[in-house]
Amino acid sequence: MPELPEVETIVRDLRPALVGRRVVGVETDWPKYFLFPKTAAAFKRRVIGRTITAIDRRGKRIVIHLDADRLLVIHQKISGRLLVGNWKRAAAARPGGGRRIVWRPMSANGGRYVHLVFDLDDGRQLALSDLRKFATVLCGEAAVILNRPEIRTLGPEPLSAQLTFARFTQLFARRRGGIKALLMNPTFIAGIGNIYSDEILYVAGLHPLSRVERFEERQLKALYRSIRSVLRLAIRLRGTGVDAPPLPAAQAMGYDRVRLVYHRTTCPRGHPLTRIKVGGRSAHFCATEQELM
DNA sequence: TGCAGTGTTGCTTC
DNA sequence: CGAAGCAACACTGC
Repeated sequence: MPELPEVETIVRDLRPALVGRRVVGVETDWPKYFLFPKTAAAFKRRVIGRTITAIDRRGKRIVIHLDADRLLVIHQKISGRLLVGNWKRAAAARPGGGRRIVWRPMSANGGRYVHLVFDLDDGRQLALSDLRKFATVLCGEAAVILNRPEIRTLGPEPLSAQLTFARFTQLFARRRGGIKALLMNPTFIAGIGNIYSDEILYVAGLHPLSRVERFEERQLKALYRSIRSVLRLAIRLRGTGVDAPPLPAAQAMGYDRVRLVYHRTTCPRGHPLTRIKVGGRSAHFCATEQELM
């Protein structure tokens, strides 16, 4: 669920809590999280003992900089969320018999479904709550991590000053097909998923199935402007919490209050919204205001 | 009760 | 090269 604005919000929240902390332990009940290095033992060797020096983001991935020139990259995928607090390891009965490990929150706001825990030198923990267990984690030398295909092939950051309108236009060369699928393609532009592609296309006045090979300057300009305005507004409002587990009021996700079309039945002007499938996912749009090209 | 729906992205296929 | 379809999960809601 978390897209660029939600990940940016999490990064800004984590920064003051984590920078300067040393990782003193790593525990998981789901070793499949470790994409690189692949084994839990090798992963722990690279992380334990390292100090967190900075935190930023690339697309939807959280990038934690460690000393010794290492990067720890976490992709929360659909249901993952990083939380700071305290969890206690416990054994729980499995429905069919046997036992499994669970981490129980020791504070009131602690998350459920914790499957990965980093112990920190201040006694707190960084925990990954992840119901569907799709998240992935990488750690290694910075140059090696940045050269891995899943990072190297990412498209530009949509809010980067480097992404001028001229460069944005160049991205469409040799591209064809529906605009919504392209916006959600991380090798085209990083960080945009189902929610914000719907919101961006409504603001741009473009139908999700509009074919990009037919776009002219007017459509490209509208798209360029709406990508930046929608994502900037969503970051300012701390993203959206649609379909996400509830959080304390202090962490309210304000974009829900201004959401235009995603998971809604009428657009801001009162027209009924249409819901279709695009690439197996639900797209919401206003057939009156969004032009099909 | 069972099964469609939910969503990101890498991999496979065309 | 680029586009489209599917698998990886687990839980909710009809």
